[in-house]
Amino acid sequence: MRNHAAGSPHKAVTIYDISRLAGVSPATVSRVLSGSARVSEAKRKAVLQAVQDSGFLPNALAQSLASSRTHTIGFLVPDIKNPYFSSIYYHVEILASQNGYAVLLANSRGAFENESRILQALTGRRVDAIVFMGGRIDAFPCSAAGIAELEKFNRMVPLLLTSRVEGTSIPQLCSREDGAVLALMRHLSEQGCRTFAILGGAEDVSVLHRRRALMLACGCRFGMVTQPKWALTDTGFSIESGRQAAAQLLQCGELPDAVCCINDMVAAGALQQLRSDGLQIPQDLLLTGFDGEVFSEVVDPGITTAAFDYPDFAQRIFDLLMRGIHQEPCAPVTELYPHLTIRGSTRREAP
Amino acid sequence: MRNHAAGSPHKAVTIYDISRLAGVSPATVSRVLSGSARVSEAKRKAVLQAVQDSGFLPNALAQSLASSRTHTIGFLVPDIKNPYFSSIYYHVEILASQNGYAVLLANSRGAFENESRILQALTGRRVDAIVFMGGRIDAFPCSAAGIAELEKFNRMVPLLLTSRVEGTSIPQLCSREDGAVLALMRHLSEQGCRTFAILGGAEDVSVLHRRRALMLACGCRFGMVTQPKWALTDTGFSIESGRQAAAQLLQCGELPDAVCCINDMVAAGALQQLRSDGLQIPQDLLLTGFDGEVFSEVVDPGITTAAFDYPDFAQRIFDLLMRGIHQEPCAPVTELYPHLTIRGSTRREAP
DNA sequence: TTGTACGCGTTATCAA
DNA sequence: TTGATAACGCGTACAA
Repeated sequence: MRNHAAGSPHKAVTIYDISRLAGVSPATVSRVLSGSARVSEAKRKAVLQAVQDSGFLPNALAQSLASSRTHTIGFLVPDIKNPYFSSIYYHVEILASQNGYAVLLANSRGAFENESRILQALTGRRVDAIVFMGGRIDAFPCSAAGIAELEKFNRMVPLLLTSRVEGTSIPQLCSREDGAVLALMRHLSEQGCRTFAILGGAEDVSVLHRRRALMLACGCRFGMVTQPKWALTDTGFSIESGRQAAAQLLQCGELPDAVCCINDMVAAGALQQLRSDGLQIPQDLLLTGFDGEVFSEVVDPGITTAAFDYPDFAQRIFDLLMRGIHQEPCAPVTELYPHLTIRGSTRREAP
Repeated sequence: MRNHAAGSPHKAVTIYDISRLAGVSPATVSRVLSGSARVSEAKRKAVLQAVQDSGFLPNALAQSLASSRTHTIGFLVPDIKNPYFSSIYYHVEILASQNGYAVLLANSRGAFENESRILQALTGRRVDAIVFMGGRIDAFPCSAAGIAELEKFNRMVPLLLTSRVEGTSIPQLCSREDGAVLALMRHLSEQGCRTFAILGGAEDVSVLHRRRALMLACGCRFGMVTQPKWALTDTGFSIESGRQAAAQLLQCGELPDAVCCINDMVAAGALQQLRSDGLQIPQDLLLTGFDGEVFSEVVDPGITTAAFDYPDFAQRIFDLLMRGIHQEPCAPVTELYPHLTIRGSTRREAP
């Protein structure tokens, strides 16, 4: 059974067909449709009429080949299931769509080879710009070869990295977390917290190093300390890794006053595990996450977190993309500031 | 400051450059790269060497224009932030990528005009096929004009609808939920449930009608009944709508034994609201969701749900897409069966 | 204002 | 096995 009607010889309509129908030249059709030059009202109406009647849809491939602009953006993330990435993508795509851009979205699963393959696929398709998230640009230490490859591609198409990468002039959009972490640790301190654990992350991912260093430094500033046995920081960034890290924490015997998780997914997993072992959050233990993902507000109690403003995040990305595409000047590094969002997981009813 | 190096005249390499470097004709270069015809080993090596040296990347636009195949798929969802859609997309995109396809992903936000605009953008870019999810094909009653427009596009590019739509021959992949709902209601009955409420959904969305009818019918079969005041079925499909519906339910005075939610997001929101009002799940009230989204397993207690096998879901989509692209025969309607997944929200420790 | 002709970078059809 | 040469569908100088 043939469902798709392409079997029938439905040759696509071209501007030549339109030019014949409207009794004008192909160039005039092009002019009317693109508005690139003035056309007499009569011919103009004839063309538009012919377009209507024939259901003409310009072939974007031919347009792009001639104009060398695809009005298409490439977007590379490790995993679109991760709400952090899907939130950003959602808002960027809407902005793009409203401005005549379509977006190619690929999942790298964080693997170097996949990233390379995807970059090639996107570049081959001549996307106007590429947003690169996760994977190699979050690696610790960062791979020189990986960055070199990015620079190679950046010579062919404007790239935008959403992490801080030293030693490259590729534009970067990164988060500046010192203010939020300071506020977070101050808040914990005000809730009577003296000791804290750090959960989740991976030693080969820079965000762990960055956030851990900030937590330790800011915690110290408020007289809060941690212990080596409470540093369960190489379990990953997933919900499941949060469960595992929490399970390990429970086997320490001694518990800290607070558990600071590397992100909200880990926090959600940890919360689940801690509760299933009979602990009350926040009565027995304070809990914090990071990023302001949807998980932080759907679990009970809600998780205190350092949240990004995703619509703003996306707007920044889109602006930088447009600058890249139009070869306008832009700062090499743009910073984003997450803000502390206090929820039930750190709010003790009776202080 | 100019970051992107496109300012310098880095003209892209073409097969003409390669042909000159390798001392062969452009046609031979094309043959080597596509493997479309036999080429002598000597010239073959010369071409590949030139490709290596120059860092040549074929212009996919030109390839597509000449071959009329883009190796690109269009994907239209209401909201990629919704884990139901991001799960499906994730797996489909990986399959596509592994098979040389890239995917354009657009968010329609469920709006008819956006869907039309996106279909046009995708078709104009000559994608090889389009996956259409949500929005008009989930509408109740279904809009004849909407379907007519889909058929118009289906004449230009193979479409795949992920809902059941009567009166069209466009291929459809839909879920067959009678088995799962029957198992669900039986399970509730075995847990001692005699009365139940239905939460979430929208009267103008078909999934509500379908699932509600099944729940009522299957519930009846096990002697379970509901009441009009417990039908809070026009609040939406979001987490927030789950909170609202639950809040309304609590004002009924009398509570049912179980709360059946239209999906897992509603269930997660309802759970949050019910707990914050002091109700114990599952002790005071059983709770169920639908779809097997990540929310159902991250909250506490886990939510009993009818879960899809997302990797399989995606595989089906991809297979149907390939059939459409290659104009191979395919069943007009393919069915998918979610399976009952029992979690803490309906499991009473002491029966 | 309008039309002609060429270029964009491939694939594909012919001869040779 | 190869190499001209013609599509593919559009933008755009250039000329009229």
